[in-house]
Amino acid sequence: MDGKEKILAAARKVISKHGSNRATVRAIAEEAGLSTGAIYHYYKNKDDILYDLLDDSLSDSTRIAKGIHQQEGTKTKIKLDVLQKTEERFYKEAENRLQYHFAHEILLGNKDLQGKFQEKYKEWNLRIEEILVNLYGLEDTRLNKALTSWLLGAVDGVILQHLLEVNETSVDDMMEVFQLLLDKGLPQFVAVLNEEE
Amino acid sequence: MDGKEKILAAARKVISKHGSNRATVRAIAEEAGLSTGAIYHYYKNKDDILYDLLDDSLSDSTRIAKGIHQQEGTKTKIKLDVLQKTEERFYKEAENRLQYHFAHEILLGNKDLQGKFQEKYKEWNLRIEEILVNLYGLEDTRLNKALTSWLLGAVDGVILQHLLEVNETSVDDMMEVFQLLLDKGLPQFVAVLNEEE
Amino acid sequence: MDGKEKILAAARKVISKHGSNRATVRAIAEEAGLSTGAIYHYYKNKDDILYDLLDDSLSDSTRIAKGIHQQEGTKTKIKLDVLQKTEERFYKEAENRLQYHFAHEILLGNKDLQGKFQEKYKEWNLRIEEILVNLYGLEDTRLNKALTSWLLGAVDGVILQHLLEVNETSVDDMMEVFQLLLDKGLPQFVAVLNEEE
Amino acid sequence: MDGKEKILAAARKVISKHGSNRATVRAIAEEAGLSTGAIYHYYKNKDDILYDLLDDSLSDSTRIAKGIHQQEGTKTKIKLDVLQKTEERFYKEAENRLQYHFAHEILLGNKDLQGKFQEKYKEWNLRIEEILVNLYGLEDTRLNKALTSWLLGAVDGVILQHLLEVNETSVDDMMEVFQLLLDKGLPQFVAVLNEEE
DNA sequence: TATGAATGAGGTTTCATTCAT
DNA sequence: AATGAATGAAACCTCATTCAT
Repeated sequence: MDGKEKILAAARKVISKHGSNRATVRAIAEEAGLSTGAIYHYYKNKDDILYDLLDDSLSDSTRIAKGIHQQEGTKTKIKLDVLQKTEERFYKEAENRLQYHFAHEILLGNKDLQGKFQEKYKEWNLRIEEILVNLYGLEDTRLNKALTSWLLGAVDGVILQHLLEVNETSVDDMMEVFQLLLDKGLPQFVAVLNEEE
Repeated sequence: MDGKEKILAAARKVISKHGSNRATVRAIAEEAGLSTGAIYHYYKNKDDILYDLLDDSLSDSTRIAKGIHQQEGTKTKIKLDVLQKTEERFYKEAENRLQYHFAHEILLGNKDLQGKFQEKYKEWNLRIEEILVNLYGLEDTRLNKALTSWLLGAVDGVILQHLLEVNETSVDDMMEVFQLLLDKGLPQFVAVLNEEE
Repeated sequence: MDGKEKILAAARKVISKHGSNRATVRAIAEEAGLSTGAIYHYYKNKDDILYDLLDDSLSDSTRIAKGIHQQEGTKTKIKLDVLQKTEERFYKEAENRLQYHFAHEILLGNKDLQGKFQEKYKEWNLRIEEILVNLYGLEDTRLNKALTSWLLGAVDGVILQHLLEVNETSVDDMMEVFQLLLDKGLPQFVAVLNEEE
Repeated sequence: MDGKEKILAAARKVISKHGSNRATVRAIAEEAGLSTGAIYHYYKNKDDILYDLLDDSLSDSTRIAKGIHQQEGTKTKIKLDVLQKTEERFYKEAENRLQYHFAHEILLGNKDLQGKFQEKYKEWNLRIEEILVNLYGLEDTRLNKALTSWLLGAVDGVILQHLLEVNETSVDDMMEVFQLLLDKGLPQFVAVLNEEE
């Protein structure tokens, strides 16, 4: 593991352990077994570390999204895959924390990050749309993007509830409703949308 | 406008303009036309200002939630009300930013705040459940709380997308899908849930 | 009780309760049931309050010292009186704290206070000398002032030990040794001093 | 001289020049030729600097106390040693100021410091007792600790008088009386105590 | 007399970043 | 490559004092 990787791993660990506010350069350096000065041999500044971290995290998500699509299976298999990947997200605390750390950064005015997020959201929406087309025959309606945004938002919102520990419902119950949505809710709702046009 | 109100207004303004990290005591004081010392005449410390802000914001939300329920109208009227309140949330930037600021604080380990959020989420879930019962005849199923959590999460997640400016879909389109959900999606999905038991 | 008295009483209470560091003008004002502004009608500044307080405290001590001397009694009676007044000092926590508060102020460079303390120490040394003359026939030796300073210092030092709670010995034991000093130690030691000349 | 030592030396200097209240981090940093931030490279916070200073000062005192005892000399030599160390204490202004600074801190409620002082006082009392046993044949009486506390208190009290500059008597005169006490006062007074039992 | 809002200097602390070694 | 001492700006907070009312 070379310098940059070591630093990224350390940053990930520090953020998921102590939150992004405690992710000082010094803390990252210590976790990486380096001096603070050494950090600056690999990265121009702290933000660059976080950018790299985000890139990793985002390309991870994209890989998953792509993974779902590339599965050439029956509809049942795809649905199972979606279910599984979604459930896994509940348990990826480090990644989730990281994601919300970056969201926070954007809220503070970081335009670079915002650009990256915009791209990624566009891509995720696209993936979800493809899945909806494959699974439920969603047509090319005016409201496609709104639907995928709601679905994406729902997962994000619910993940946040779990991170914050403000949702008393078990992950199992949450997933059961999600499965019902995939099995019985969405087929009908996609039909509604298709008719609208 | 007395001291505390002036400070709260200034804090709200600073947060919605520059984000919560730039909401320093100095910045708030300047915005309020006060010296930093004067702030401490009214508030013991910075956190107390933000807590007050949160309380305002949360009790606002609760007031809205209660407002919807207490409307003794036809189902159509209740639905209209829900739609309107939801749409309004998209435009309350200061409040929304504040909410995510506090979410961030909780992720950093603030247990007090977590307690407040837990309470509020419980209450909101209850309100949503009541509405679902009234509008769609939702019965007392095992998965009620999971459903309301998903709905609450969806709105939160979508609001975050708009704050982050990562959602290219217009608020109008988002609301149109939401209306379809209320009109045609939820009636059917609630029926699915009722049958499950 | 007029303004100044009320303020002095409040200051005394605050200092003995929370120590001199917490004796802020605001705290004193609150304890006195006044606003901070009102304090400045009675006193030019905070130091003046403390000066007055010191004057009170010092004249108290002096009154005691004088009281001992003015007692026209047998030597036994005077000794009993000295013993009693000394023992009482152990229990006057507020006054003792106050005294050490002012000592601290002097160490910080307050020259006015120093002048007052110098005067008082001179006076106390004089009183002690008178008592030694009366009780033990101390003559006018070159070392009289050194002896009285040691005696005065011993009491001050031991009082401080008790304030700090670093002296495990009971007040009773301390007083028993003090009594032995008065009864058997000093008569002989004064004789030693008288012979030295 | 490394960082910590430089800082401790600076702190000692600032305290003896301007008193403990003016011993701000800024002042210490300036005296040490450092920026304020640099201080925190070596010490977690200001208190830790002062604790280190106290430890130094206390272990110094203890070393002296032990030094006296370990001298295997004639009684005359031990007495000379005690006299010399005591006289030296009069001139260690920085250490003395420091001691009273910490006493003040204890009066403000610092329990940690109190614990350290309690330990040290216990130890010093023990040393003094040993010396009294060696020099004057003090037996194991009930009042031993009271006697040592008085002696310790006397020195502390007299040192304070000199710090406060309220004692007009010269150090020479004070020491002369102290010598008489060691030579003629204590032998007789210890005999009194031994008989008491 | 009395209030209490307001000031402003100065306190401790944090931390990204630089730089001599 | 690497160290870690050092910087300096900026954060929160305290408090004696002033002043319009």
